[in-house]
Order: sequence, then structure tokens, then C-alpha cells
Amino acid sequence: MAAVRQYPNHPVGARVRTVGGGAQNGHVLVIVGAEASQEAAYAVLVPGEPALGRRGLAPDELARYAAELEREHSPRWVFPAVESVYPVLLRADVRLRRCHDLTLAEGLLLAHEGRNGEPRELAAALARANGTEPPPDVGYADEDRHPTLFDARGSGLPPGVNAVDAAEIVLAEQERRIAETAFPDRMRLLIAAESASALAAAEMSADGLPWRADLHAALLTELFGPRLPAGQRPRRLVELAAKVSAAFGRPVNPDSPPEVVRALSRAGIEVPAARAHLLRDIDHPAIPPLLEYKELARLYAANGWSWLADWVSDDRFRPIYVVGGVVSGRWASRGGGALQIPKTLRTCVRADEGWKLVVADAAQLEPRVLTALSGDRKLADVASSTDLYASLAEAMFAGGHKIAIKHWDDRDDRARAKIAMLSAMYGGTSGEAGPLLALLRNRFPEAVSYVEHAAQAGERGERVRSKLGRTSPAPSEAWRALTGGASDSAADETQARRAARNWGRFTRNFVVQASAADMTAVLLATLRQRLPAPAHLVFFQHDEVLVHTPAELADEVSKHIEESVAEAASLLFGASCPVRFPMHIASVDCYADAK
DNA sequence: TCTTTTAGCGCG
DNA sequence: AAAGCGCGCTAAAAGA
Repeated sequence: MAAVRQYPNHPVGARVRTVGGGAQNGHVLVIVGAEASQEAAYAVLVPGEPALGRRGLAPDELARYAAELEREHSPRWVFPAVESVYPVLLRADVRLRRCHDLTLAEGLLLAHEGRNGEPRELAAALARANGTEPPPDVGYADEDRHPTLFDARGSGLPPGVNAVDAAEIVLAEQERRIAETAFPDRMRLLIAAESASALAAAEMSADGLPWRADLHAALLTELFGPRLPAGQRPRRLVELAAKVSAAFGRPVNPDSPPEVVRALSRAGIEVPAARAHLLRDIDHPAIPPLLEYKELARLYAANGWSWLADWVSDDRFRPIYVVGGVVSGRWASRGGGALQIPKTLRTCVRADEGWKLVVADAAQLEPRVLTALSGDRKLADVASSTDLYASLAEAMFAGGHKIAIKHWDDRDDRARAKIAMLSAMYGGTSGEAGPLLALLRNRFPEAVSYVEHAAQAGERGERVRSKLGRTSPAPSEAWRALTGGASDSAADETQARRAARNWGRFTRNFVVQASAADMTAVLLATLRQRLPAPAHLVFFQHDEVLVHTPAELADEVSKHIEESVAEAASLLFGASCPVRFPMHIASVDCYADAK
């Protein structure tokens, strides 16, 4: 094994090339898969180094051997799916630096090839490589929320085919497909970053977000009264519901939107729905308790006692993240609502004694990403400000240029600049958005035309790509049927036009949101390698990371975050990218104190 | 009665 | 004239 050199210390590991076989380029490649014949028996294959191969390893043996290989060779690991194998290693406290997740890579490549939605797990990828019919993905069992790729339901691989052998074939095939993309280096970076994100996600689930169950319980008791059996409305909600009913003069269930709408109608107030913002300005005695009920009931249902019991253990919240679970490449979560923790509960997120939480969020990430994507130099100047929207307001409205909007108030300039930018990124046109967007287009034509081209492509049914090659799905057959042919009637025409516009808004936003996801994936990949032990990532939410660290390392952690963002921007947009990506970084004891 | 869909709202 | 993106989760409502 002495012939095998350590892989150069690249933070993401994106430069790894293994086409044509394993160690020949000086990189150790380790493929781990479960034995098809036995449950929880793992195999390790090192291409070009047969002596290092192992078969029939029990989980603890796999962990020990993986730790040894990681220590000796710092290889690029190849897993059928990180979320299946890596938890086995994490339970033995084995951490790996870099990897290639075959399932995530397959998903990215399929999307790039316009085959979104086809099965992407190892068995399907193998069938695809062999030119046979891919079996459907096995997915996850709802019962235990754990991956089932290698459980009793089987891997779906043909009889006698071992996962490591399948993985070797699939890896070679994926390398071939990567090389066929327009920008292989970008796709390589994307897959490396996505795979590293999967490592980070599994580590975060294993480590958990520090969560003081006692504070959460105290808060619930304070807001709702003593804990009652599941299914029973707590005291405070009973009181508020009674007030609502009393104000209407008849029993009204505030949890039932139709009942609320009917009750208001009887009181002579017509509302199209029972949404809080539609009720906010109504003058009726039932409204205040109703709004208070809605807000509290939401918290109780989503993050009440049963959530606390199900998702918090040993003062850690352990959600399951779904890396790349959103078409744009953002993460999703499975159970626990990890990405929707209400701000009111952030007071429960506390660093351990002697530790700190370093909370870092990217300021206005998406408009900055759009700026970098489009290469709009003037907007890049605006983005040199930490408060992009304030600076944008100056650029848009300086010289007293006020467009035809009634009751203009200078104090609204920043808000209006923000509406203009969000309208460009989301396709909004309501209210003042139209004229504001026109002004933005006038001042920053390059940036606005970038998203408008994406929208037009979507309206034509074309796919669009992020900076690193994440690709939007093709619209459905139903969409094509609706928008494709000549319309028989004006109504059909309207419907077709609406469908086209809707898809255009999706692709318009996709190029920005997905490129932002590219950037944060690279950020995560970079940061998790740079963090000084025992500091570790504990939370990630689209444009925000939390690191739990011994207090004395907090400053160093902040510095690594800054550097990782710069590294990510440089890898995506080039070393000379003029766009700043400032971070709000706070070192706090409590998450609630970060803003 | 059981399953699927909808409305509403939390997060970015 | 109106029209902004992406998710997950719960209870109620609708459907089978």
C-alpha cells in the first residue's frame, strides 16, 4: 500500500478522478456496500489493491477497518448511499473526510440528462449501466424512519451480485456520464459537495442540535397550562376557543376554516378564507382571540409535547435531513420539521456548559448569487454593501426618481427595493411589483434579463441549470398537452398561458435557488473539513449554519466560516468574482440571541 | 371506517 | 385584471 499516495488536500475533494480504475492516479478509492447475502454484513473493495478488500464484516468490524483505512490513506469513499452506511460508522464514532454518494450522484446526473424521476438507487443505476430495466427505488420504511436500502427488503440487486461490485460498475459509468456533461469539472464539484453534505447531514443527525427539553417543557406549560393526554385541547386553547364561540354567540371550532368563514359571514363579514392575514384587519370581537388561538394552536400541534417526546432525547434534537430533497437542491427533512423550527422555540437551543453556538447566516444570499450568476458589475457594486437592499434602494431611487406610486414615503425605499428584487427572483407582478421591476430592469439589465431568460425557457418547456449543473425537471406530459397545441377556446388559451407562466416562475427561481444550494453545499463541504475538533456542525437551514464549539474555539470557528464562504464563492464563480457574500456571525449561548 | 386531499402556517 | 419561489406537518374536510 506504500505505493498509494495521500490524496492532495483539497477541501472538497472535487478533483478526484478515478476513471479507469482506483488507485492508479494516486487516490485510494474504497467502496463499501452491504453483502447481498447477509444482512448487516459489509464488504470493502479497494480497486487495484485486492489485498485490502474485506468481505462479511459486521458493523463494528466495518467501523474499525474504515477508521484504519481513513487514518492510513484518507481515501475517497464510495457508498451506495451515505445515509445507509455512514450511520453505522458514526455509531462507532468514525468520521470520514470525503466520499462519493452513488445515489445522490445518480439523481444529479439523471436530472442533468433530463430523466428526472427515474429510480436512482444502486440497483437501478446498475441496471441502467447494464442496459436492463431499472427496478424501482426501495426508499424508506415509514415505520422506523430509517433507511432500508440494505434491510430485509433487500437491495434490489440481481441474485449473486454484491453491492461493492455493483458500486464499482456504477461508479465507472457515472464518471463516464460526468465527462459527457458540458462542464465536467462543475458536475464533479457538485457531486463531491453533495456527497460531503450527506456526510455532514448524517453527522448532524448523530450529534444532534443542543435542545433543552426542560426549557421547552416549561414554555409549553407557561403558554398552554399543564400537560394533558394527547388529543385533548390544553387549558389555554380551551379558554381561547370559548372566547371565540362567545363572541360569535354560538359554538365555533377555530380549527375549522369553513366554520370560521361561515361564522363571520353570519356576522355580516365576508372573507374568502380563514387565513390569519385576511382576518387581521377585521373589526369583530372574535378576531383577537381567534388570531391568538391560531398562533398558539399551531405551536402546540407542531412542536408540543408529542414533538418533544418524539424528537428530543438527551437534550438533543435529532432530525433526519434529506440532502437534495428539494428539486432545487435544497435540503428537506423527514419528520420532526427540522427546517421549520419556530423562532419562539429558539430559546431552547443552548450551548453546553463551556461551549458556544456560532450562528452564521448568509446575508441576502439569493440576490448576491443572482448578481454573480449574471455578472452584473453594477449590481456587484451594490452587493459590496452588507445591507444589499438599502444599497439597492439608493441605486434605484437616488435623484428623486420615484415611479408612479401613490403616497411614496422615503422610509419605504428599502422595502421597495426588496420587493423589486424578490419580484425579479420569484416572478411577482402584483401590487407595486410591476413598475418596481421595470425600474430594476432599467438600472440592472444584465441581472434582470438573466432570470427573465430562465423564465422564458421554462415557458417554452425547456430545462434550466444551476451554476454547477443542477437541472430543473422537465414539465409533465399534462403540462405539454396543455401548453403545446393550438387551443380550441379562449378558456383553454388562458389556461395554457397560466400554466406556462407558472412553470416560467418556477424555472426563473430555480436558477437562483439551485445555485444558492450549490454554493451552500460547497460551503458545508469546505467547512466540515476545516472545523477544529471538537467543534462540529449541528444545524443547517438553507443559508444558515450552526456550529457547536468549545468557547475558546469560537473565534477560530467564525474565521473558518468566513473563509469557507469565500472558498465556496471562489469555486463557484471564480477567484476574481467581484460579488461579496457577507455573513452575519454571532457567537452565543442561546440561538434566540443570535439575531 | 379508512385513505387522500385541502387549508393553513411554520421555515428559508 | 391578476398573476411572485421552495418545502413539511397537522387537523379538518372530502372521497372511497
